Amino acid sequence: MKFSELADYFEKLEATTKRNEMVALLAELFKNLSPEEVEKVAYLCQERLVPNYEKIEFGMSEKLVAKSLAKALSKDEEEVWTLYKEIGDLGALAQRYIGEGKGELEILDVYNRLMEIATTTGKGSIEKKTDRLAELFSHLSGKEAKYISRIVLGRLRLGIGDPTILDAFSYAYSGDKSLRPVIERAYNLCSDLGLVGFTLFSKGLDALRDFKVQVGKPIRMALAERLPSAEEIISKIGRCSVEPKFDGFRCQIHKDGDNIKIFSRNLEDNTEMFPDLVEGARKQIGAEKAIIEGEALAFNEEAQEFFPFQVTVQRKRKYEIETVMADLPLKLFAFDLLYVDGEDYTPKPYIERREKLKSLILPGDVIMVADSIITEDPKELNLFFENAIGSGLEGIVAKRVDAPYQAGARNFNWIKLKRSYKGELTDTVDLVILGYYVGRGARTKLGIGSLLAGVYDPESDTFKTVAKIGSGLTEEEWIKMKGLLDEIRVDNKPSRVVSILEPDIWVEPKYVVEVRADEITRSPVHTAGKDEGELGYALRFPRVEKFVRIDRKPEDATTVQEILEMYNMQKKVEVKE
DNA sequence: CGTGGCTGCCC
DNA sequence: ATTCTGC
DNA sequence: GCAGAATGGGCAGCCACG
Repeated sequence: MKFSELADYFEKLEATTKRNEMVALLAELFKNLSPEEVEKVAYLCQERLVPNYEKIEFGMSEKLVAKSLAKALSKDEEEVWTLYKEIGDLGALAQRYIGEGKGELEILDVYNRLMEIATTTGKGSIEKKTDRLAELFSHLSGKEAKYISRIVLGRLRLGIGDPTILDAFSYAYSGDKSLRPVIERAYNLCSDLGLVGFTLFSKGLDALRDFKVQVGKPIRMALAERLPSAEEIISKIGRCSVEPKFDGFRCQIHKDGDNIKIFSRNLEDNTEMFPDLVEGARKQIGAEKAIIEGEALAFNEEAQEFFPFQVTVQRKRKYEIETVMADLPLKLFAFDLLYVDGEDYTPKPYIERREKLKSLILPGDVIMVADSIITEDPKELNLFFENAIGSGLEGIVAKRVDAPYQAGARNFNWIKLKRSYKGELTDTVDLVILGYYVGRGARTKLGIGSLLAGVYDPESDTFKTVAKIGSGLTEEEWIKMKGLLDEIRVDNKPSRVVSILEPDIWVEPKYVVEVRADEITRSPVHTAGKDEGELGYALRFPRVEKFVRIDRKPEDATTVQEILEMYNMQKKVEVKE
């Protein structure tokens, strides 16, 4: 199939918000493709060229796609950037300025060219990549260029994600969605949407039924939903297992004899980064073959406590692994078992997986299984939660005792309850709006995408940045907000504002919003509490809680001093036996 | 060889 | 990560 | 309730450039 025809399908998909229509359109598309084309189109729909767990990335985002468009259109980069800020979508920009074009390239030709761009590395590669993308644009119509731009940017914005494509595979194969469970299961086990599509349309449904858990191949991870209280958790799922939630990174560990692999939440192969976990898995997983999941955190031997996420995350690296490992050894809190010695454990009830996991993990100092309780009493759950946050943990995860491991799903089989969800327990802060950024995509029509906000520093009578905030307001509120801010818009940074970041629009410090956050972190970019050459402070996961506090003047906002106090109040994680 | 811009991936 | 929105 | 698309802080890696 020609890429132009695919672009026509994309255009139709973009025009509807109805899921059923999308599924029907996609199914029609898949029926018109060869199995190989289905495979490639599946990846393109994921804004990729290979499955998630393969390390081939475009390595180009808005700056470089803008640069390519500048080359293709013989315009200045600044001009393209200015247009982008107005339009909010480089794809739409491409479509507007690139002409009709012949539309003669095959999907597979385009795919191959994208692959060439993605695999260009080394000295001079930025120039080469942008040249090659510009060259590709020269063979495309505006419409095709729109979708190519968006694929490279990772913002296809068609309203189709993996689940929609899985439905569409079913619909194309059988005329309804009845095969989704079989197809989805195959996807969950192999994590390769292209392979699933290729297999279905070349070998048939039975070939997908034959897919099995393979040690060494990542399984799509189950995720947790959220609820704000113990009571709601119990009334939702009743009797449940409750365990602490640690603030590290998710690891899926595959053991096949001495061969260990470690996958991240997004199924990246991170094995090389964690020699200590690999060693721990060899020693402490008491089975020849097994797949376990857990949360890895760096441990402070000296203080006998866990490091905060900001420190733990430094272990995610390619170089100087041994050096950093010496200071930041990892511990793994194992919490689930997916496979052991020939048996797929994912369909088994949680309670059974956990019991087996406990017996599987041998004593040692790297891998452990955290204490958990089973309860149907909200008070007891709450006590466990209070205890957890008292020890400086993020919160708890409650799990349905009888639920299977639902790979790839985010549902109420697992429910997280975090410190920050409980209004009374975490402080919110009152921040002064200092400016705003124009949005991208769906936010463009609102004319505003996020806020730059700060705290007050009475010592110098200045406002210092502490967060950008892009969630918490409804579309209606965003529009209202923009209206308010445009009235106090100024051309340059007000003299009382201290900021490294440059919003698209500066405003007079006037409006105060109530902002919730999970934590305060040290920040290289925010100026609150920042001394010369030192780090400032910032909010982790900031979101607007209350639209505008008309009762507050900017000088009544939270102060730098208060932020510092809140930072110092944050408890360190104590060691647990 | 150091720095800064940009990107991808953790949360 | 959190949050909002259309179905 | 699901699925998707907006948005956040901040780390390391890669590349360009002085």
